[in-house]
Amino acid sequence: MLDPKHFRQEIDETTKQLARRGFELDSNTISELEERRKSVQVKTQDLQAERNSKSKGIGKAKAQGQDIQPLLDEVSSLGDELKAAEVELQRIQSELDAIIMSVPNIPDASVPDGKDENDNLEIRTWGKKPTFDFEVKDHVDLGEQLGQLDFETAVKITGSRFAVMNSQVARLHRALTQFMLDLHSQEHGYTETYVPYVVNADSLRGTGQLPKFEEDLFKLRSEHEFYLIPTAEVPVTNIVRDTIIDEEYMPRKYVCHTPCFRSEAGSYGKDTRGMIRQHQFEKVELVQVVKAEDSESAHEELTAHAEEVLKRLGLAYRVVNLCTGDIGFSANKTYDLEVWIPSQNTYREISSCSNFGDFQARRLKARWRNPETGKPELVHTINGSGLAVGRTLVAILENFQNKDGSITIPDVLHRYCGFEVISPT
RNA sequence: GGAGAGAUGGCCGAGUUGGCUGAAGGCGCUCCCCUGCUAAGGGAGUAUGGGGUUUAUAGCUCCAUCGAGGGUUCGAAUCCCUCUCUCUCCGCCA
Repeated sequence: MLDPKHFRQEIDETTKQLARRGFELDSNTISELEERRKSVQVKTQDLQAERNSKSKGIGKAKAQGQDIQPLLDEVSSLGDELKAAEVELQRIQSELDAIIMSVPNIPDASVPDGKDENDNLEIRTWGKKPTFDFEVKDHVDLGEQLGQLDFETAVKITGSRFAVMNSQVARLHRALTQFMLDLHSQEHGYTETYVPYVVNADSLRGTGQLPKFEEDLFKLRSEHEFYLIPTAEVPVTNIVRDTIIDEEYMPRKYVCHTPCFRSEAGSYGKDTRGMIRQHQFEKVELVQVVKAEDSESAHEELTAHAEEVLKRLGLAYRVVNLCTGDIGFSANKTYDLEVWIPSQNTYREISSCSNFGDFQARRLKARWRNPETGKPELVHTINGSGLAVGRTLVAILENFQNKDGSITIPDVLHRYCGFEVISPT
């Protein structure tokens, strides 16, 4: 949610900024509603003030044993008028809220203009793409040949876009999460945290998935309005919802491993083969809650922490600065980490590191107390995958495949896996 | 799942025959005074969000908030309804 000031004093500038990302702000409707909100709110509050003072007068008169009937007559007409004004104000306010809640964040000045992913800006690359003196297989063929990756059984159990892993591949998958959690908690200063995988609607509104993107979520059929989490970002960021954090506890840095559930509505034709796009996948998420002045550097830092995982695994990757047309709804800037996928001869997203500024914090009412002013100030939130575990598994299988179909495991994982090579079972 | 009790400011804790109570008192915290040091003492301040005015995140002023939402009333922390959560006991259970 943007600062309401953007819609009052700076509506033209805001419209222009949002146009950069292809969002058309209905500034006329907003301005009109604002005008009406203002006059009705003033009227409502005046009436409330009048009622309050008269009611106090009645109380006093009664205490002194005076006849209060004339006073009562005086106030009787007030009630209906006030009620009407309150209802009207609420109607305008909720109409305004509905519009404002669906307005995306304003892109940072450093975000390149563009329409879609083709306009994203490559910032840097790392590592050497592997070369093969044999025909490379993709992870689906590799996994099936190893007898350890089984999509058909997953279809039977549930349906498409799920996977069954066995033996060494399953253990590698577990080892990856352990490695990532250890790296971030032991070396990068994040607090490991465990959170619910089922969240309420308030939490999803706080981080921006609702009200606009409900169709991407799995909603539970229960008496409560519950959803499966699409990312750990939701429960972890909501830790600070409705709180005022003492300065000594800033910044907050969390690392959290969770499964993620996405309905993938609207992406039916995309990545239907293999583990790239699943309804259920594991992710290790990094979340930072920082002061406004620190958010830019924290965003760079968090991105570097995610990159470190790829470096230690020896996977070639690149960092791209998403263009205005490709950044997410709540973000003001996003770096995607894209890992080299040999079978596709291209880089594929494996992490998305975003700075949300105060956009989420305003929805979350997440603040910290500035001792200089004594006043609460909105925090800035930053998060990124560190990394998507399923896609990391894909990258390892494909990049470190050998001619005989075995997989060489990166050194850093040996102590987590207990083996150095995956061989057919 | 059954029975009962409860939810008030940073914390503890008054307030339930509705009326200067946005909220006593205490603790904590901040500032000031006093004080050879220490200890003690005296005074002042100490919620959040929003609106109007304003160059202003200054000041002034108004509104809302006593778990959440709704209702009764001139007036609700106090009365009524719904929901949520917490605690105790019983049952069940990883």
